[in-house]
Order: sequence, then C-alpha cells, then structure tokens
Amino acid sequence: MNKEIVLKNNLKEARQQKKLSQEELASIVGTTRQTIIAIEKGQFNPSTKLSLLISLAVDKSVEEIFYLE
Amino acid sequence: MNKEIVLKNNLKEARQQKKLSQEELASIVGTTRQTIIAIEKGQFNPSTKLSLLISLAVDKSVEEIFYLE
DNA sequence: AAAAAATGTCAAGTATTATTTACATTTTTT
DNA sequence: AAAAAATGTAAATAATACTTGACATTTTTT
Repeated sequence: MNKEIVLKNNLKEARQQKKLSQEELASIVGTTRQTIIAIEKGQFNPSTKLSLLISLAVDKSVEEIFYLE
Repeated sequence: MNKEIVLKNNLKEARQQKKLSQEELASIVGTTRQTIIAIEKGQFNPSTKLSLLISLAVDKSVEEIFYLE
C-alpha cells in the first residue's frame, strides 16, 4: 500500500536512551528479537498494536518514533 | 502477537467529525474502503504506516484514535 | 417516493508481518 | 585475552493485513 511513502523510525536511538537491549524490548512488548531488528532496520512496517506497545516501552509517542517520508 | 491485549479505535467518530465518508478517507490515505471498514469494525490491526496516514487525514494523533485494552 | 450516496457483508487471492531456529560477528565485561 | 552479552543475518513457516470485485441494505438528498 502506497509505495511512494516510506515509514521510517528512530527506534534504535529511543531504545538505547532507555538502556534496553533488543532482547529486553522484545520481551517487554511480547515479540521476538528478530522483529525488533527488522523494525530498526526499516525492513518493515509493524502493526499499530506493536508500535503502540513499543512506544509505551520506550516512553515516547508513536509519532516520536515512527514517521513518514 | 500478544493475544491478551486488544487494539481498539474510535476511527468512525473521528472520521465523521471530519465529515469524510469511508470512501473519501480510503482515497485520501491510498487504501480501499474495505480496509477502512475492517479497521472501524476492529477486525484488524492496521500497519503503522496506515495508522499514521489515517491519523493525519482525520487530524488526530495515532494515540487519539488507536488504543490498547 | 424515487434516486443517489453511504455503509455493510462475503469470499478469494496476494502481500507482508511476525515467529522460530540457528549461527556469525561485534561489543562489552571481567 | 577470554567470556559473556548484544547485535546481525538468513531462511522457512504461520498468521494476518490488504486488495479486488460484486451485491445487499441503510441513510440521505431531491
């Protein structure tokens, strides 16, 4: 859907600010480390549920972490 | 992922406040009416990209439209 | 009341997210 | 320098988002 618009994020920085490892974050939000890696690399566009959980875990709003370009 | 936690939303109300039909909203965000219907009915968990586009279209933050329970 | 617009439902197919497992490389700690 | 922790990569599978098309029902407009 909408190939021109690309979802980007600064999860890596936000996660590191909270001093969470990929594995810790994955465990907090109930997903796997692979999923966190793929998101941080911009390889995919996570579900809204997952981005809400992630934003809670790193203490930011969804818009502070994910943005469109 | 995470079956206990359910994603809910009040898109229908937000869309109506902006006086957009499902079809207009779908066209603005570059998706189909079916997708908008399914989201409004809570039948699925849209991608973050789509929820960001939707929140822009209805002039709210993602968190104002989508929430976890 | 008739016409038009908006919403709802069903079903099938495609694309993509997410999980799992396993191993390699890099970074941090001792 | 060795050990431990964190990160990166790859591939196969399962689950689900999203698309497309077609028709039915409800609501709004004329």
